Amino acid sequence: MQKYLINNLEDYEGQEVTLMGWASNKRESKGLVFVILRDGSGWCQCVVSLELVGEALFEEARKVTLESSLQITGKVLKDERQMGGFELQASSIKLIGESNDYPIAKKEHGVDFLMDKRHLWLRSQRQWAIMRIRNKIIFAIHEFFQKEGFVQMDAPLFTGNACEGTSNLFETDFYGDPAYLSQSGQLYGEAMAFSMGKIYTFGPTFRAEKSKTRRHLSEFWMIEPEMAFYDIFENMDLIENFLRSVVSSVLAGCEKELAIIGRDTQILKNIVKPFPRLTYDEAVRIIKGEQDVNGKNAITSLEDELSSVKTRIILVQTEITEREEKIKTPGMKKGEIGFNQAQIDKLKQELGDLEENERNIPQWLNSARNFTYGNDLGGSDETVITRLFDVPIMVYNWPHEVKAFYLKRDPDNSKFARGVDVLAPEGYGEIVGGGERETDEKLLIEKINEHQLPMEAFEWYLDLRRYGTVPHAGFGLGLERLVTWVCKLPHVRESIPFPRMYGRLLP
RNA sequence: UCCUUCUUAGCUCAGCUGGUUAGAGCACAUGACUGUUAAUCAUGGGGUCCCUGGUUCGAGCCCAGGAGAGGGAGCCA
Repeated sequence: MQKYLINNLEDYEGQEVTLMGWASNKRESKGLVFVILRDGSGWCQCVVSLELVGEALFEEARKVTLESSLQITGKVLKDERQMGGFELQASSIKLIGESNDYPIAKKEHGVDFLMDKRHLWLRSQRQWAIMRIRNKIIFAIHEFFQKEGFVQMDAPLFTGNACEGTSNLFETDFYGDPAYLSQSGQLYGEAMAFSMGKIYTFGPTFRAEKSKTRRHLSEFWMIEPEMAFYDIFENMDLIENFLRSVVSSVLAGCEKELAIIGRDTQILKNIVKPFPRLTYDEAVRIIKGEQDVNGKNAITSLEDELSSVKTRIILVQTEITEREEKIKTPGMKKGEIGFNQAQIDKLKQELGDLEENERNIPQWLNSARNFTYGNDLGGSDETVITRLFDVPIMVYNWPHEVKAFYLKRDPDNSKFARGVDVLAPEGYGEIVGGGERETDEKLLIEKINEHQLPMEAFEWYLDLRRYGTVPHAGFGLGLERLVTWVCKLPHVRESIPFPRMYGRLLP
């Protein structure tokens, strides 16, 4: 049997085709049933007319419920009003699988409920679009590295040693010995780069951070390229080309998906502009408001934001009260009441978010004003600084104390390590962390002791310095954080099919 | 681990200073309507007000403890 897909209906205009999928919506009036069929490739309205199909099939169509699966045969007609530009005039309809009381209604839901129904939520249009963009990003990542001559080589997921400290690790039992789920393939990447020259790993990573924020997952996918004979500056060039290439692929190949989620693509298009490179010292001055960027000051723009949030809160509250009064007026049509109630729901949602901001911004302001030189940037500091830019920025040369033991000490100033973080614009913050690796065995041993890591677990790693060490560098990209920024999602949990996070193991 | 907001019908939410039998919209069921776009209209069924204890003549509302969720800090991709 020939398989037809909704996304290429245009090839069959005027012809009879059979579509198979699920009913994502149904409306009926006398003699007509409208079924919105989705088949994974797209959405298409199918019109079942009593006149054309007869009594029996029409009854079948009337029995269609949300998300029941169907096979519909009919003629493809052009119809400008429809989403894909086409609709199907049904000649026959067959129910494949019933669906009773589908829990996800045609209206807004809360997060907790949707997360509990994640297996069904994935069917909705917005989630469909996000997952398609995720897929495109993954494909573009492979495409970029393969074209650049990298070889994909994966690191193990069971590890005996912690690469960046022992906390935040998931412990498991490995034939009676404790083993940890990998939180980075970094060290193995270095070994593989010394075999292959340029490699990248692509796999899951596990971090037992008890974080409940919009940017944390316990299980996420990381891409970690590692290159022999690269210094930090060549590394930054690569990161920039890489992100530019991936985002450009999404812009070129996911126009429809970006439109569905309502992503304003202007900022994504800025990806062609050079990424500003700031040293840690510059970044700190900007965060503390001592240095302006593009005519904007971190502190004052945050203060402005706070006052506009406060103004908006008052406006929203007034509108809610007005609409609530309006609903109470007697004789109002049911439809108008419904409309107003929907508006009130939306406004309340916005009010909740605004109040959240009203609570958080003063804390962020406080932490920016009192930032202590020498500390790592916190989540709020990243937000504060990235709001001033419309392209990703790179912050490099960090105080060596706050960075991982394997980062190379800056030869020009031993206070600094040659690490680099890439922060996504629009307040998204860190999406990439990387740097040039330490090649000096003595300095590494010093650092391992300083961090109180078990030396014997790193003997193999030190071998890489003993047998033909070379300058090398690499970075790690959090796939979900990139997806979240590209789609401008409010939370990482929508960027992965089944998120695993603190307090969430099902479904 | 800490700070903060929240938990009322299947879902999203009202519920005034503590006062009769807890409400609306959506969803669902039945009916009306020949082009609907979250269709509309009419009718109907649907409740352990998160749990435990307390105050009170009386608790969805007040108090204490607990559970769960959202957001944030720390940590991080």
